[in-house]
Amino acid sequence: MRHGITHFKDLLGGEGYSWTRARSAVLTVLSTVPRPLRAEEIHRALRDARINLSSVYRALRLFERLKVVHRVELGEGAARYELADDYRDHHHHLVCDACGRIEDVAACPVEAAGLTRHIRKRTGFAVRSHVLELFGLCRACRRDAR
Amino acid sequence: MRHGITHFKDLLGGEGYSWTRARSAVLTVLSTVPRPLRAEEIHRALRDARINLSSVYRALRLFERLKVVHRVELGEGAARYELADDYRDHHHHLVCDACGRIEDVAACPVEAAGLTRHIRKRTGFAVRSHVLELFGLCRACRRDAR
DNA sequence: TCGATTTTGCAAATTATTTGCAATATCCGC
DNA sequence: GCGGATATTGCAAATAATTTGCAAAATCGA
Repeated sequence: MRHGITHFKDLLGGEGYSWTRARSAVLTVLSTVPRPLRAEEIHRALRDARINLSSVYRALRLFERLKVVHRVELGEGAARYELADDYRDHHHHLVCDACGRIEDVAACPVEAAGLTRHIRKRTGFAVRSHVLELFGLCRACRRDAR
Repeated sequence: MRHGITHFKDLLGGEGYSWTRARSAVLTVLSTVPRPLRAEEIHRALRDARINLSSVYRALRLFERLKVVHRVELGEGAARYELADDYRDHHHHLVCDACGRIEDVAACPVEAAGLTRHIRKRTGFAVRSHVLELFGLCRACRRDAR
């Protein structure tokens, strides 16, 4: 698992991209906050740095292309972004229907069930990646509901 | 597994909603085409019926609330809609990165791996539903790529 | 440090989706 | 089947997230 801002700088340089204030700032936020953030939230976290929201979107788009960042869609209208699997452990999300809190789960049933192989054998489809989001009630909201 | 347009009519009536041309038309399309469709595609399929795109969106939103329809987000910018699990077998999607084709898979690793129970025990989070989309190359595109 | 090249900020454009409102369809009791 | 109370539609305009054009500013490599 690679990490550290320096690594990202080298990565961008190696791909012919500049290491800019905006890109560095966005990566710092994403490396710091351990949950998927909306562009708007990243922008807000960066208010002191005076980075334009467009630049945040541009940085995120670039990082997605470079597989540094992974886009998460939870049906909220806006997308969320987090560091890609290469920079964090592979994980999925538990999204609470009541309070909106997002927790990570390390358990991956796609791997556990050998689904990729099964599908390849049955249908010829070669699975390269997957998205799994789990919705329900977190412990706290379950308690409140009683 | 319930089905048939008549069932939907009764369901809407039972909930105090009218059975209208637009709603019936949208449900007919969704019952006919076996893959998740965008609002735009449903609208196009209905061009002869002269149903407004807004009405398609309104119908979809209502059906989602009534759990007749399920929204699918594949990171394409526009959402897709298909009949909900209660009206089709539970399934997931194989989305081809190359041609965009969407196939269904019946295998569900969340069930197979007993993930819901595992999570409940470990974290207290009660999983109520999940979204799993698989991306990769379909057999045809894999062949072409060689 | 300097010029070539990239990137940013800002404002305007785009795209999917939602909404206000008058006109129309549906439903229900007669 | 009819008539009116109520729900729904069409249309145009509004939103909200995201993208883009362009001139100004930052970055990079020599």
